[in-house]
Amino acid sequence: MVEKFKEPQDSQTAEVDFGDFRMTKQRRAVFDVLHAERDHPTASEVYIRAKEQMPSISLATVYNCLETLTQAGLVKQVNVDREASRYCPNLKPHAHFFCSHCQEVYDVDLRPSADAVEPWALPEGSIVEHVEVAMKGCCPNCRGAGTKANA
Amino acid sequence: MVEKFKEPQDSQTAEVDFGDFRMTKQRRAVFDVLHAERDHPTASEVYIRAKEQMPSISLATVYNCLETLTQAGLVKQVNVDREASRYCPNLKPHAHFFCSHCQEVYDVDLRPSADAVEPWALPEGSIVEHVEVAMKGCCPNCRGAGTKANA
DNA sequence: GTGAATGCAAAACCTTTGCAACTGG
DNA sequence: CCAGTTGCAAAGGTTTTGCATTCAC
Repeated sequence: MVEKFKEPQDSQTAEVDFGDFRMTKQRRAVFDVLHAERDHPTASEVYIRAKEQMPSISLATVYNCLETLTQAGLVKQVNVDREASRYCPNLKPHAHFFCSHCQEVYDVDLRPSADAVEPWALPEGSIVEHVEVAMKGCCPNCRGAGTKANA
Repeated sequence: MVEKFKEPQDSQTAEVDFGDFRMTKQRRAVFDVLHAERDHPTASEVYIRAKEQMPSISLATVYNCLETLTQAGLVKQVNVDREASRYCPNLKPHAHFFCSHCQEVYDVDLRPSADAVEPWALPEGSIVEHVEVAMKGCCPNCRGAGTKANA
């Protein structure tokens, strides 16, 4: 279920240098943790979960692995607020929606044939290599459940 | 030039509670710093600049002031990567473009009658209160000057 | 075998907090 | 006057680093 390291999962994983990528137990464990839940755990949360399978793993190694996997294009780092970075195995272009009621993080797909950069008046000649979109608000669940969900 | 604290500068500053907003020398200094350069300084940078005009100001106070001004809707906090937050006095809806060559941060306006959320397939019933868009790439200046500008 | 990766602990960095002194309305 | 703000220093949380040991290729 997770045996697809060398398959670029979408067209974004072009310049990955797998020749320089040593697949250690720890990197595998971190990768597996991210794919097991598909929520958006922080490094600490990944550490806690990875420790269940591999008690000897260290937090520094989790950070190293997340960095390596991010470099390799196998994982995306999600930055919002001043909180800890979150990590996400969804390689398709997508945005993140943070519900301020239930504190959940949801992936939001790009509409078919839409372009994330489309609404923005970029100066002529700009080259956009990366776009990160973070939305905050109230998700449909919480909205249905009243304004102060999970109170 | 900076005498417009109580003028909402665009339609976003609706629920600001100015009744609870005491304009101290420090808050004024921080506000002025942000408007003087209009680059996107970090809290530390604001601190250094504010200290020139007011040597007694402390870093903690700068953080406090930035927080207060952000709450009041007079300033926007910009989060990218794991670096320190940057602050921006541009209240119009806009995105940020980080040039990875010159390290500059540019504001990018929303196209007329465009919607930042438009490209995204949000689930029915979502309420978006806030959108933060950060792009990374190469700005026209650096692109013209060759790939490794400011090297 | 060997260079790269790990684990540990300590450090670095950004940001917040507690509290006495001060100040703006 | 007095609640709210400041300044200082210390603490908190996240992430990085140095280095000896271990491991994947």
